[in-house]
Amino acid sequence: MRVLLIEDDFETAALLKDEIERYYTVDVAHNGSEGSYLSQINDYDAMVVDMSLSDMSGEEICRLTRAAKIATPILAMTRGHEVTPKVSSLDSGADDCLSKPFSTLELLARLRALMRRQSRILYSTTLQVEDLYIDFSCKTVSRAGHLLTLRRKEFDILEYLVRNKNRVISKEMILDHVWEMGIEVNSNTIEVHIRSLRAKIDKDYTKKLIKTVHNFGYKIDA
Amino acid sequence: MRVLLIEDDFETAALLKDEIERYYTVDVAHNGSEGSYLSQINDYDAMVVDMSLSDMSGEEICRLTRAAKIATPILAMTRGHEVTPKVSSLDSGADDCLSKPFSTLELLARLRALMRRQSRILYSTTLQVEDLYIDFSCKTVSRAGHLLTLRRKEFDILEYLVRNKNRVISKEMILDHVWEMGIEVNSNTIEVHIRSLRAKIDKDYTKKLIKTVHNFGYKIDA
DNA sequence: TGCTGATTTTAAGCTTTATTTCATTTTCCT
DNA sequence: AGGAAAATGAAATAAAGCTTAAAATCAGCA
Repeated sequence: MRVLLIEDDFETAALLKDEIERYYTVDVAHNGSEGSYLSQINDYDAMVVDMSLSDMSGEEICRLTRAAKIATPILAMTRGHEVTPKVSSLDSGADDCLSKPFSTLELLARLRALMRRQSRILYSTTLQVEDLYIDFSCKTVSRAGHLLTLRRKEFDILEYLVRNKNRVISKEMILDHVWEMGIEVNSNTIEVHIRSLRAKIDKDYTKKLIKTVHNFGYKIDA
Repeated sequence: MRVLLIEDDFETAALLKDEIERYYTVDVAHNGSEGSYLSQINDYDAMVVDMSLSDMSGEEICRLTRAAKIATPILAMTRGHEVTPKVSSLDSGADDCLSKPFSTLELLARLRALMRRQSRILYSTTLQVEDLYIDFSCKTVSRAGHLLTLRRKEFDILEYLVRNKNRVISKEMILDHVWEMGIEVNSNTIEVHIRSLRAKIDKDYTKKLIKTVHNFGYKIDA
């Protein structure tokens, strides 16, 4: 799960990041335009947005995000306990709203709730390509009827490739999506994960699902 | 099982909370707007709502909840024995109605009934996996015919896992369902509870019910 | 209110499993 | 053929989970 945090106060941002990071992968933007940009180029599972930023209002970020047809749940942070900012943030497209000061516990609880609500609608419990099935509720994968046990990274990479079947996915993209932003692993790491994935889902079958596109990345054909 | 109690009289709220807490996890809201808000943010198995709140009528809460397409069963508490408040609460979306004063036994009985009615399969009074039987009404568990004594947290975790058998349940999810909102415990706490649960239900049997799915959570297979 | 036993949580060390890196070989493309 | 990219196998590192004991908290009762 990846969360985008938009907060221009550096100290608060660092604090919140630490907290959220204990459960999810976090990217931080220290101003509205950077945040808005990140929200459009990356695929987040939730956003936590300070409503009182200096360069752009939080409401504007919400509106821009929704205008771009991005349904990522947004948790708005407002100041004080008045009703007006709450209403205006919800009106501009936020899904939930939290007034400062708040406990990080509450923040995390609401984030969890938001993502839970979202996932129920967005994700079906299974995905399929050819004779390969991914079951998210069981966290299992089967090929030709045989159940396979994947490790976490293998599972995440496979899910990403399958969701983007017929498209070439570069190693950078895999890194961006599956690993936390800013984490440094050499590109061979992904090659190694792909190898172990292949050993499980492709080794015993003539029809290979994961194709290497030299110089570009990997691809799964439907 | 998580129940939301909305009651603005602090003393009554504390009393009812204690009672309900003996069987379920309880969140309390001391006014209508907070309650309505929580009902939309969290995923409760039932709500107990005082119809005569100061800031917002109970009927309004029911209507708001239903308008948000939330089907959580609502038990309305009305004052006195007149028919009008009963009718109006049921009309606004409550599923059952209880007039004050009432015995806590009756409250609990009705709560059980409501949750059971919600889905016959999901909320029946007993559940079974392999040779393990759980009886919710008397909070007992038996394996291979032997009665076991589980502690509260063990029971709640087991219940949650069994209700979701065949699905992998993350520690996060367990935390969300078994602990009340705003409580922070580290993930090791769950590992410890799982361990004591296993000592009771799995230790003496070859067929282990609770499986660890590394990096994803725990699972009980049917 | 303070005591007692039971339950729940935390902490620390240990075990198992997953992930990353490294050194090397193979494959691909011009 | 030669250089870059990808694949491979093994080893090193890191993370997740388990276990045990001890500390903290809670509930019931004098």
